[in-house]
Amino acid sequence: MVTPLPPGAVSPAASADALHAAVGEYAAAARAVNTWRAYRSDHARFAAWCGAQDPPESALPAAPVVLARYLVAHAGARRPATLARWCSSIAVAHDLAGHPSPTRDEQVRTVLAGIRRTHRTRPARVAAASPDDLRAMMIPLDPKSPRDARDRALLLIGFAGALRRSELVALTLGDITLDSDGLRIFIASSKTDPHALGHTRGLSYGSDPATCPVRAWQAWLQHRLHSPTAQPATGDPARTEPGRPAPGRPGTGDASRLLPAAGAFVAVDRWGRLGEAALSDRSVARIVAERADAAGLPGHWAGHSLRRGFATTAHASGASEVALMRHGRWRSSSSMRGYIDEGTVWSDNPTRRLGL
DNA sequence: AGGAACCACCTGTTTGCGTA
DNA sequence: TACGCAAACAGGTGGTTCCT
Repeated sequence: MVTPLPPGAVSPAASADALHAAVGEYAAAARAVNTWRAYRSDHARFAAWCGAQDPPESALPAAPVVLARYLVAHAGARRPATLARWCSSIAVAHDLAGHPSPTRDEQVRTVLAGIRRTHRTRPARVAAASPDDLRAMMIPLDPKSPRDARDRALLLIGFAGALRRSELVALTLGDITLDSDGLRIFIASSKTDPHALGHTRGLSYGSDPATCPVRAWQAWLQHRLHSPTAQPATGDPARTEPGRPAPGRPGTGDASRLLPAAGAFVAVDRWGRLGEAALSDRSVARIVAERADAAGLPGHWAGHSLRRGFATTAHASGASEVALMRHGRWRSSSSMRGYIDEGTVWSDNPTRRLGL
């Protein structure tokens, strides 16, 4: 009897080549794709700068004085947070190559601290969505349009769940369940939960049907069940005849269309046909920005506006910081306070009690 | 400090429509 | 028939911000 291996595991009896490949795959899996991409691009930039010096300098290993000059050359033009990220990338490159990192040199640290103090910046903030904003965004939406129904559910669930756009698109149909109090949302993994322990959060019914996330989800679910699906984009031998609309597969109410692993929010083309794959996180950002623009809302709207709006609104309405942090899955209060500070300029203002 | 996500801009893909 | 255009989305890349 052979013990079955977990998915992705390599047999102890695998060849040296297979093990070598697996080592590389696991090492790559240690960090997110986005992180590796940033490291690659940062180090390439540094290497190019080193190569352009006269005489050319070594980028790996790099001398602390060279790195200090590199940072000074970009001070002011780049935000201090960006320079710090560049340093992180350079440190990782040195660590992986077995070299001591110049970023830990005292001179480099001092120079970076000086740049931070000289070029202080405040982070750019996106607009925070309020319930009134959401109501304005809902007005033009047509309940009969699958696309509008999807966007309605996406915006309201994103807001009520304080979800990041990456969390929103990672939701599957099985992650969202209905009970007597509202929707239960299972967030399988996220930025602040890298080991994927998962969290369940409850979204209660809204008092206003127009902005109720539960009703919005149910309406979108009906479209998921009954709207036609688009033909697969590639590898389809029965190509559509030119000049005629692609028929799509009719919505039959077949329960297999609603497999628990299917993405909760999928693409909808302009004929209302549903795609198979989940939306990309960038599409969420685009949807938020476009719907806010269509509603004529001022300010800079982005995917994060939903999460930020949740924090501001919930705090202003009297929710405790503990409840806020639990629901929004913040692990440090300082991050969350950054969102709510501007919203509380007048609501909890001690100058009103100064007797002036 | 380090890791992960977000954002903007650009390009590419697929499918159908309108027009010369 | 050819071509440009539009809609809806994904992918690439450089840069910035968030969170622990």
